[in-house]
Amino acid sequence: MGLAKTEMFTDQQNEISLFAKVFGHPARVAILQHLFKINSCVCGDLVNEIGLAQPTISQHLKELKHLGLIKGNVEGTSVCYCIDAENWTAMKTVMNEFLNQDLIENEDCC
Amino acid sequence: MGLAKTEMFTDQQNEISLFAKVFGHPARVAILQHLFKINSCVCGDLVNEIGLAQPTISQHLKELKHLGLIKGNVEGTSVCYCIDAENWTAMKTVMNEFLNQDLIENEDCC
DNA sequence: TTAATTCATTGCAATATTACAATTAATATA
DNA sequence: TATATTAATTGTAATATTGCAATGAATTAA
Repeated sequence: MGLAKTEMFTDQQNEISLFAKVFGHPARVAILQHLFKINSCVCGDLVNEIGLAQPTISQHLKELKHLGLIKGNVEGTSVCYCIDAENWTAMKTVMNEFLNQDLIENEDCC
Repeated sequence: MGLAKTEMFTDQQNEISLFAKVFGHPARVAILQHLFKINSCVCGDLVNEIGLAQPTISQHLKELKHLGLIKGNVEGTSVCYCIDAENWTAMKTVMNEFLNQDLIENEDCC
């Protein structure tokens, strides 16, 4: 198969898994960390920065943009990228709610 | 290819992506949420709870166990599962550091 | 001992992901 | 206009993931 049966899960569960999936590749983690570090728009030096081929980086950027986590604006022949602050914050809320679930210590039940 | 070039990324970036990847399927999110909700060991009713076939659930459990996020103990013919609190906390630290990066508002640079 | 129960493992088919060469599209520069 | 630059798109090969039927392993119950 290779495709998840999303219809048997809640919207929240599917949303969490979609966000997590996009973080599930180190290149996309690296791209996001770089955008945070620079803290301004990056105009296309990501290929040198990351070390993968240009089409590969372009594809990862597309996935990040598709989920709304980054924005890309054309500037002449190059394209500038930056974090979409609003959507990043919204994503954080969803992920934190999942990650920070309370675990009442339970004497290691089993 | 289908395989990530992990050697070009930092250990931290690879670790983040491994944790994220395991959350990148709604069934694994649902399993973890159920373990948190029950807040004690679950002895094999996950197949009914989630709605996927038994071998499928077993496989997802294996991945969660492999990363250390859950523990499984044999009890007779059944197996009890619960969250591994210590490892979950360690994972949270790694993920929160990534997700909660500071973004200095930047007048939407581009 | 035999049958039932529970869960892991194996094997397989369908689909997804990753990476990149080649190409295209768009703009900028000589 | 012709060439260079930058990045997206297309096509393709290699590998990974998902899901389940069939089977196996271990324990329990009859």
